[in-house]
Amino acid sequence: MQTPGEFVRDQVTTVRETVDRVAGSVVETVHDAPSVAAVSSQVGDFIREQRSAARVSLRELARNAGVSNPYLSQVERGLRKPSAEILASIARGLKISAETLYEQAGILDRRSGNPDTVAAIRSDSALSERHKAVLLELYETYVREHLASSPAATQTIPTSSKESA
Amino acid sequence: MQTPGEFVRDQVTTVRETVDRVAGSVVETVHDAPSVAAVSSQVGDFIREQRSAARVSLRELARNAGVSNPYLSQVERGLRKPSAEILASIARGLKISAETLYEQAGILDRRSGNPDTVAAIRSDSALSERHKAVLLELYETYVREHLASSPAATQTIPTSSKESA
DNA sequence: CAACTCCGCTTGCAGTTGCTAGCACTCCAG
DNA sequence: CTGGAGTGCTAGCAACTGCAAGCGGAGTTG
Repeated sequence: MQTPGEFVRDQVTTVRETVDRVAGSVVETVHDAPSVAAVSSQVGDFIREQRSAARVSLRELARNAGVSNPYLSQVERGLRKPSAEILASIARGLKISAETLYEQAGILDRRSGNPDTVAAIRSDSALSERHKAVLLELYETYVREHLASSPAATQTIPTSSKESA
Repeated sequence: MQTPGEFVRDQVTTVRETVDRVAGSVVETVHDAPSVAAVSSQVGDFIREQRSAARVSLRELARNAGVSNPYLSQVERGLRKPSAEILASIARGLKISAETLYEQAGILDRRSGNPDTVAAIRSDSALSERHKAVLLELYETYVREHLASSPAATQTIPTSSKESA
């Protein structure tokens, strides 16, 4: 036979066990939703890569993008999930297209393009022949610059170039 | 009389000037963007129109989209500015593309030209993100010039597009 | 050495987003 | 008439976003 005090203590213990159990399942649920955190981290990592490639400090990029540098820091580390507007601002600061960051952030689907950019430009009926030539020249210039700046890419790109030729 | 090489070199110089000009105009375009409130109302109106056309109640769309109906109501009336994720959910409920709502919301620019060329440039691993952005801006400029310089071509391009499909 | 500038980050907070609970209204069946 | 189902909306609130103020550290200058 329990005293009223003992009964209440038992109940409180039972409540605590229930809370712990529920809290545990919540933790498990959080673990089941890593895709959101992974996406936040993905765009953050990507932004940091682009910033690093451009040899720009976090503060400078934040200034150029018109966002606060602490917030940019948090975004890069995946602690915050920026809005599309902020992503567009960061893209502008990085001088890259907003779509790129949207894709990394998972809010825009990546369209698979023609593996051969040269062929795509050549067959584009929305362009005059002169403009095609200009774009192709610029494209080749950029590809050469890319080769010069990242030798590791050397092994994949010439192969692609030969296939198109 | 210029040789083709000389012509192309001249064009590359012109291209660089164009790129600089385009980069400048991008900043101005941002300033010319419609106000946030107007954009919120625009996407809200658009959502209501699409919902009305589909003969779906607000609650049904909210259910299909997986958002709360009061919130959807507020979005439609321009009282709230939904995130890209919410827009994507609403688009799914409406069975339209998310890009459509992003465009109405002003977070995604409508692209001119051939989507295949755009996608090819975007996914080309031989280019840095910055160079991709430059090429895409230039491509857009040329497409617009192409449209402006031969309006008759406007009627042939979609036809050509159908033929290739 | 101190003072300064720059670096990336922490913390607290105001404003915003998206939700739940509930409201008033309309229509229809019993 | 009442009760139920559906409609779109109001109001309050928790969680989140993006910011400003400030920190500790590194490097430079006088």
